[in-house]
Amino acid sequence: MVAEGRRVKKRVTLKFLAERTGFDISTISRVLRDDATLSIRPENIEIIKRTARELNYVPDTAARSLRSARSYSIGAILPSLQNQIHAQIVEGASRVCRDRGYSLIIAHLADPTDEQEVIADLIARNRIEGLMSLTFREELRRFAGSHDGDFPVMAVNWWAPGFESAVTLDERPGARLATEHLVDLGHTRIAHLSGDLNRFNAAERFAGYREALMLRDVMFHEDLTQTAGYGYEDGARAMEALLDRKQGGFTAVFAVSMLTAAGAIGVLNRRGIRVPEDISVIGFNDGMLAEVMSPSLSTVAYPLADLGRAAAEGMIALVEKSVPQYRLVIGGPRLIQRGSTAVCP
Amino acid sequence: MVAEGRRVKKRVTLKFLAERTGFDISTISRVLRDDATLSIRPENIEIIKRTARELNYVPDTAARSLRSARSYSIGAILPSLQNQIHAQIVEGASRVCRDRGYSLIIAHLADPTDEQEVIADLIARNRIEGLMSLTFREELRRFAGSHDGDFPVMAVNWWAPGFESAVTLDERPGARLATEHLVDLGHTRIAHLSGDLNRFNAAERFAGYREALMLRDVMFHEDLTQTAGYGYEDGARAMEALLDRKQGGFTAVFAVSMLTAAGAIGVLNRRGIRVPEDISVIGFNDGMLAEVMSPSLSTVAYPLADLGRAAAEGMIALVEKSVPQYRLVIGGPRLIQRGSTAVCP
DNA sequence: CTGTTAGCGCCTTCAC
DNA sequence: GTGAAGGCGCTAACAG
Repeated sequence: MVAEGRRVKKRVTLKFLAERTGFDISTISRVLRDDATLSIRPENIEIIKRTARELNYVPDTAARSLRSARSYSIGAILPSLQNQIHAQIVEGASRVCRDRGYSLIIAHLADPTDEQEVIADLIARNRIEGLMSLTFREELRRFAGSHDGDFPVMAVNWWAPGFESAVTLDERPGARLATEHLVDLGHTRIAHLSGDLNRFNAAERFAGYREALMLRDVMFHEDLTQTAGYGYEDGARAMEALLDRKQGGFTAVFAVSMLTAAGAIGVLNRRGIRVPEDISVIGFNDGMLAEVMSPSLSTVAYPLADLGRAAAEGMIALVEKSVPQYRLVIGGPRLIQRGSTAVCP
Repeated sequence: MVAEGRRVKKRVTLKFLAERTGFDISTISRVLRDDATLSIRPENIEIIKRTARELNYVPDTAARSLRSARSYSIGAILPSLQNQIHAQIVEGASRVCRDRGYSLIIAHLADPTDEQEVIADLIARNRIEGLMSLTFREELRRFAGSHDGDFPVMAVNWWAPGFESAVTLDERPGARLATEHLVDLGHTRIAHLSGDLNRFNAAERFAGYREALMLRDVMFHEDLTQTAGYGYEDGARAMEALLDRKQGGFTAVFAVSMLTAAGAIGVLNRRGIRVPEDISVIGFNDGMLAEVMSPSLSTVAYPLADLGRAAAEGMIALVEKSVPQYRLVIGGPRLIQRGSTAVCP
């Protein structure tokens, strides 16, 4: 009595189209998928395609998935959607997925407790065909090898040895741009709040910072660098540490991320040190926050949505086996000068 | 020669379990789903469940979907992931979906061009079983009636007539809390930057504002209200307008959203009007931005992740037909006093 | 040029 | 107590 499932109304299936057009169900399937190996007279193609359109036929995803052993979905993991940098990347990726007929399944793994399990489960259930990760995690290596040995894993916005497929920013020029901007403003004592220098992004940004100093004949001072991290709190803590150590010893700061810069500025504000009058601050990567803070934050902006788009394109290529691996570097950093940088006092 | 699909390695299927245990595939299916109508001796249940666990059996989503005409996914649409308020809600929802075995498919419809099409497509392909929308859109009404007449649509964080299922905040007490906070600080000329008063959220927040004034015997001045909107720019524009009209006529502002407040503060900062010394500002809903701006923003915080969780729970209930409609109001606003509010000068 | 056949993995009805 | 059979909608061999 109770209807099983929720599909009460007729769905337009291949079978239905077959009844209507008189062709065989498989013929229709092939026509609709533009199967090249099929030869059929053009007029009939026309007929079939037209009725399909008229009846609003759309292939059932589950059936197609079952048959082709594919899910047409890809997964993305990230620590938190609240990070606007990540949100921009995800938006780009999600757009491409939609356009290409894939679903993007997002898992934020704030709680690292169960991530292994969660991801493994997604893979095992055949729910995702590939995984994009927006941050490095040691465990990713395991998945890269699971599921018939070549489950595609893509590093997005980072890189580490052993990860064949990655879409990254060309970070060094951006870091150089930021640093040179400070030099151009007359600063010579420029501090750097970095990330973990053993890892790719932080190392690149640090390298860019050093290169800029070198190119401009500005002395590099080891003691003007401070390991921070990418979060707001990281920036605040590092700034505290730096100030306690070197109060008055620098007039500008290049922070490894937008949030790091925001944290640093927060501390400066609280300590009554004026930004940018006393100390200039610039961040790396741009988001709404930079515009909205006060003072607004000068940054180096990359096309992050493009990064996300490229990542998704790459992932789809991997999944469809049209490439064995995918590596792309996105350039095009632009300096965005706002209220947090000014000429050296 | 080319492997069809990517499933080369054996997958653990019911059939495989059947071979291993000697039971029939259907028996196993029933045991694993705890089918009550099945009678089987307990020891055998044990055997079957154990081998399933050992071999790491997990049902194939596509097959199950095809058979049951369900996709075990639900959709969520929102204007942009970059809005931290929305991000918090989505995080809560995504968590629940994962735990309950559903996939959450997120579509941000920044470009309103194709939203109809996108959503219709998701539904037609049988990819989502229900839709949560984080903002009101007239078109939603169409979908609520599509797909055999009862495609579940849920309003999340808003409400409008005709939407049976909705999870909303109990907004009035929060708005009252914010306004009373300003009154407590001695303010009597309190402006309000509102949203579109024809719609639920803005109207509720406005009502809370008026209630608070009334309760505290503070005069309501029509000309201290200004329609703004929920974005940063909206707040900035409205603040400009208000200042141009009433410079000096108010000492505090209750803004309809966090971003609205941020925009307002931006303008005040630029005009050299000190926050909170000259004018206090408080927002509605809390996010990282509030903490990170300067001055940091006093707000009224709701458990937004809970809102998202409840929405997902409700959606799942709708989808599984365990309820015909779902309506929940989330309370518990807390005043978070930060740096943008101070005693009346 | 087109149709027939044989499943993909699972669930459900019915039969033993 | 358990097994057999049929089919969800689609695709890909292989036949004509």
